[in-house]
Amino acid sequence: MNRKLSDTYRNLPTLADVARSAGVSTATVSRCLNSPAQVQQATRDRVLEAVTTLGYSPNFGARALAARRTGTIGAIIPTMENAIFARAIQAFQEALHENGVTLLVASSSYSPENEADQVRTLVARGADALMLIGHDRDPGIYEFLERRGVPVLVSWAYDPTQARPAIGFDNRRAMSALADEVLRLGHVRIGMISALAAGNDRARDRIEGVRDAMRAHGLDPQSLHLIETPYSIGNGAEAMAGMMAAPARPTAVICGNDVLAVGALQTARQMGIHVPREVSITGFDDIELATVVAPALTTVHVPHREMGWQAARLLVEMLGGGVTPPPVCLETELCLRGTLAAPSK
Amino acid sequence: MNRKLSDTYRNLPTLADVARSAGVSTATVSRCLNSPAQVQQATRDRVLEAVTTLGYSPNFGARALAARRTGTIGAIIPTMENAIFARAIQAFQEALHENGVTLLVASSSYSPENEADQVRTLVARGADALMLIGHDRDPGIYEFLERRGVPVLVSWAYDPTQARPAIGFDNRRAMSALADEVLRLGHVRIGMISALAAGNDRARDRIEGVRDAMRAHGLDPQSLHLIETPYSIGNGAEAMAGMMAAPARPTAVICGNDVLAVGALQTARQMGIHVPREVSITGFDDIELATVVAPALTTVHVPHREMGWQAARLLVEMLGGGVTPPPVCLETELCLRGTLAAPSK
DNA sequence: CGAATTTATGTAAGCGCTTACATTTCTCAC
DNA sequence: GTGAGAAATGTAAGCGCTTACATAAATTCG
Repeated sequence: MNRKLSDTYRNLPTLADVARSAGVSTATVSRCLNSPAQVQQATRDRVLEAVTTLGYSPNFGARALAARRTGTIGAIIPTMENAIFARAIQAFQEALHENGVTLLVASSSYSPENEADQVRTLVARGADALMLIGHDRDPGIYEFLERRGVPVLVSWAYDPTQARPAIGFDNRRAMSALADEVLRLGHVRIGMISALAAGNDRARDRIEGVRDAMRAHGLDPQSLHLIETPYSIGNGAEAMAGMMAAPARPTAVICGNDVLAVGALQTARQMGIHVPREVSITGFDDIELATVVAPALTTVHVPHREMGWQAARLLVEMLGGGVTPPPVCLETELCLRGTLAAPSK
Repeated sequence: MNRKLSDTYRNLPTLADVARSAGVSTATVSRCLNSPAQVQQATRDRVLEAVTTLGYSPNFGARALAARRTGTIGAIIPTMENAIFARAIQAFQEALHENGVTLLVASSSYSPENEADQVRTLVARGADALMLIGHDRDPGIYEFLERRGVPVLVSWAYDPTQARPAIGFDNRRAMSALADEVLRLGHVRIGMISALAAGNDRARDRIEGVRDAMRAHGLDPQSLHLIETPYSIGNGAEAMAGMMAAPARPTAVICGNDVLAVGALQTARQMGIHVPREVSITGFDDIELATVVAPALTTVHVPHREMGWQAARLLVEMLGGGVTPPPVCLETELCLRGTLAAPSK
């Protein structure tokens, strides 16, 4: 009972300490913690008591090394400042926690190089699996993950031509449905304010969705007045200003997301252009902002929380069973609100 | 050259493989990776080449076990769905990444039990340090972290009476300054819609701030008509409805945060009560929402990004030097906008 | 030029846990 | 009571890396 002080000073108890204190082997202690059913009730009680008394908690590094997994999943999103990602990540994290998994997060700031870097970082930090946004990235990244045996789940996109596990919605079809609603009201001169399409398959799909609808209504898809701009209210406002300064103003401006649409709305108000009488504006995502502005934004509701929640479920499944689930497609819903009306002839 | 297939199949290269391939010891390889200056240029080049050729990347568990740290910091926030936290966490993560640290996130959903649970989880997942919101929590949590040698940084609160490292702002003083502005305009019947104060020192401080200002203006702080409600636009709206139904309506409603204020604003519009002529409304935080609504919200600007960024800086410093920095107080700023005016007599 | 330093590299002992396999202890049918 | 098989527990070999310490090589200086 008189060991060197340094044996105990700021030295957390180890499995061996617990084993000694409970009078069992380290293997038994380990089993008590990881698969209690394998241990007899009486022994288990004794061990767990020792655990409590000593204030033992397993060393993470040792456990990860021996078990060859960390119980950690990484997510890389463009930015948390975008409410749609924040919302989904929140649900994702909650669902992971319920399954005893911890979330490692990183952001790409919409930069592919940045994202590639983060993939490497998270894998180096022991992520057992990864959740990424969209399919569109350097194939080398998928090869890298494959080689390291790290499963990936893509979210925010549903593309039946891509075989890898994914959970998302059909951006193209959803946007097409919204555009169809706009065109059906009789709009002919259409503007679109989109997020930057480079390296962003969701943005591209939404643009194509609008063009699909135009074709279906006998309009030339080339006539779409398209402006791409980074994600922010200010940029949406600026793009709208440019669009309204053009000689033949569009009577409907379809925006790639709600944030850009709110910017467009601000510009319209500022320029004294009445919405929706003089110009209709639509968004995409259905974030809180959409219902707070006046008039409320016509948009497409995306089940962000559901997506986050299911992403966690799928990932845990993939990790547990080593299975590769097929892509999942969630439904979106049109939200017809105040900013859309027929053009005044 | 004819080992068992299983020797290499889905077996990632190890330090030893690199060492062999470069003709050096494992120690040298390790040094090349962790403190390259200690290794001669020529050797280093040879080793790094081997690293690239083999596609080596260190095993996380082994590294964590041997080095006794993970290069990971945990953050526990109420919820990412709150834009103020999303914004700060984004900055926090970016700053951590620049310092080679990865972020582990968890959320408490404003529940103390939940938070305590998450603290244990993140520590068990190898967080080298923790960032928490507010000082107010079971002392046992601080003891636990102390015992395990995990440094903590509190943010969102500045309270000189608390010695532990913190970065935040003086919620009480900031709210008092805003309330002072309101009272100076001549308002006498004051309402307040606050977030739930239990277990939330920020909310309590803001309430006290309003009372401070009332005292300073010779009003009875007891006359404050206070309603507490969970964080959401809908709850803000509901609380406002209750407040406006009272016999002697307040002429100014001070809200604990912008989200509640936006809800209040919606109710006012819906009830046909003109803002600010019939009732003034103020918020706190200055999130995007505040400038999007009409009229724009009078509020207090909180440097969320700055706070996240500095929190990362401090934490990295604490981890590196083993130092315990003193609490840091950031400045907030009054944003006087359309929702505040003198009461109509 | 050789001793004293300094610098570069190697050796090997852990870090604390999991788990395959070995051993012991029960159960229970006959 | 016995032996076969199941259940509980123990033994000990790693997992892949870092780092204190030992050694060897290069440099400095009287």
